[in-house]
Amino acid sequence: MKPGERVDRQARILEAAMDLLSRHGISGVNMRAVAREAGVALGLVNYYYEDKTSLIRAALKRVDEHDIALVKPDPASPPKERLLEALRRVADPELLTTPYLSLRLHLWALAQANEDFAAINDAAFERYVDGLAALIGKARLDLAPEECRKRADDIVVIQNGMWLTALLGLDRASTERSINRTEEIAFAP
Amino acid sequence: MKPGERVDRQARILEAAMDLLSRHGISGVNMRAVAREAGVALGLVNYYYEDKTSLIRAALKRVDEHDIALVKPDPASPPKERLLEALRRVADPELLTTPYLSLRLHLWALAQANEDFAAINDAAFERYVDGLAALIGKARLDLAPEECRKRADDIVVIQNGMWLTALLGLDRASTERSINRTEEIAFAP
DNA sequence: GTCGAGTTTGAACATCTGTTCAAGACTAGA
DNA sequence: TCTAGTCTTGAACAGATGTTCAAACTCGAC
Repeated sequence: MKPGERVDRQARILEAAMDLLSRHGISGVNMRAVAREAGVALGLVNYYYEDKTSLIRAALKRVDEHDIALVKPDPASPPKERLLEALRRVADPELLTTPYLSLRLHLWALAQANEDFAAINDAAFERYVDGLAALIGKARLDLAPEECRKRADDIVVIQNGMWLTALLGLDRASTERSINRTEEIAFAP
Repeated sequence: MKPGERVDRQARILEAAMDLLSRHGISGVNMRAVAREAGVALGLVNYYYEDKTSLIRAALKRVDEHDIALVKPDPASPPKERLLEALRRVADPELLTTPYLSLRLHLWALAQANEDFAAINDAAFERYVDGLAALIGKARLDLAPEECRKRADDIVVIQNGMWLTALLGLDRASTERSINRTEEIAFAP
């Protein structure tokens, strides 16, 4: 059997769930809809994911890992470029898409209602800010760690704002100005 | 009958729905839970609100009106103070509470999944940015309207970021720095 | 008191949802 | 080919959910 022809149904189920969550919110994610979207039978969803919560948790973890990867860029390039790249990547049109942002928003809302999800989310957020602070530290050896952390905090506020406002139709020019603001914070004397 | 003793059950139902939405998300808002929380019988919820969607819509509208009121402050005070006040009020500990922010987040997520809600939300967002741009215009007669609008756009990004990040435990000092940033944008030469 | 309009109740109904499970299909090794 | 283990199916079940509605209640006007 040729590779690629064989379908990984577990992955298809997860993608179907993420797609439904992004498009219709949590009320649109039910086992039957997921199965239909993934093209499998109802029972298979519960075969791969113990229950609905595990399925959502898997989606949340995948998105969190994706976010954290943003602040762990190519370790080959010099520190300043790495930081710049990380700051710019947040507004990459590939990432700043409505489906992705919408998915993030729904997962964030779920974390508000479920402390189990909240814990996962909080940990990922911590790792993100830590990663950003570390990037700043490497690029700006003159700054104390607390100052790096402070700047990372400030940058994250703007990034979250960009990201959230993008869902309401933030224009590209405004995005660019916000990116510049994060760069100014990172590279301020 | 003493005023205040008589309960406005319609209002109590709406408040119960908003409370549940804030705490447990949309899955926690069902007619029975709303009735229980409001202390009324199940049927009464459908008596005052045609269906569940109308109930959520009413909650969304109330929150939107509340937000827009932030950029329509006391018209008695001078323009610069009015603007400052509006910029600071966003981070007022009375407003920046977890229940309120959580409610906003859930409503935003719902707007992503339902184009009817999205339209209401978009209109409110437009009105908010317009209001902010108008406040800047009154405080800064030297700026062209387009420049005011641009600055309002930039400020809104930071405000949304503050607001969203506050849900993840943004500390007060970081909030203050973000507020200062919005003031710098508004009053920049 | 009686009437009537407005309000309030909770049982009933149809539908939807998460989960279980027995049965079948598929696959690789013997 | 046979077998054992894994994967896949969809019917079935129990419980939840939105909505309807007939009956009961409230209270001011007459």
